[in-house]
Amino acid sequence: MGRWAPVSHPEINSVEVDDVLKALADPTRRRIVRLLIAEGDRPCGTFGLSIAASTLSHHFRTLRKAGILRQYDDGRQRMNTLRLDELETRFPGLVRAVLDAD
Amino acid sequence: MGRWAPVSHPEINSVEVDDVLKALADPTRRRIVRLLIAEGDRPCGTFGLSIAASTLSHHFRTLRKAGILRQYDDGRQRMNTLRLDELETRFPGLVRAVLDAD
DNA sequence: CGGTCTATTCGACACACATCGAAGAGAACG
DNA sequence: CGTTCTCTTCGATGTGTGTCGAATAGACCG
Repeated sequence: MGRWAPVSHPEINSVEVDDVLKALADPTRRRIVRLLIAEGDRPCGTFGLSIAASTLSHHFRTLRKAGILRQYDDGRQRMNTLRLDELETRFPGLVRAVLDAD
Repeated sequence: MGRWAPVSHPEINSVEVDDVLKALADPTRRRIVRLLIAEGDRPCGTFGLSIAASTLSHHFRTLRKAGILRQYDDGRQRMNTLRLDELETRFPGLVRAVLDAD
């Protein structure tokens, strides 16, 4: 594992609300989060977004550095898992309120 | 009334969650919102922020255009009122969750 | 009326960000 | 081993943003 650059995930207690809000202020990233909630963990390439691969990669990095999801390598693909429980502990009600908002 | 540029406020139903999140993703603007909640309606100049007047003006415009507050003129000053009830109807729990978050 | 006070607009600046295409690195598969 | 597939990194580009100082325009006060 660790095919590409080794992914690092922030400690949940060091996650800043600024970063979470900025990450979720983008509609593409909210779509990613929604799809992960609705259909479970998925590799980056399975989101059906009409967007360049490099742009998609940028969005996943943003979500990862904001503490919103974790990534781990699985053969040729990179899997994504939401950190919903941790986020709920750190920022109660926030993710739910944002996703319910549109 | 209407001393300066006439202020316009978006209809609450046309307020976009993107704009609300981007507005609240700034710590200075969250301070403004918190102070309005804690101490009630205030003119722009009474927030005790160490920031240029022009920058402050920019933040109030951002909050107003995001549908977060209303402004009305009162003699030499411009008053600010939060649109909390409207926001609660449009985006239930959002403002509370954001302000509780840090 | 002239001065003061409040807030806005404007231009400038540095920085961040969403997007793309091209190039690259590793895993899988023939 | 060479090809293919997935994803990342890099550089470029246009757009947006937080910040400031200077200039401006009303409203009030003496």
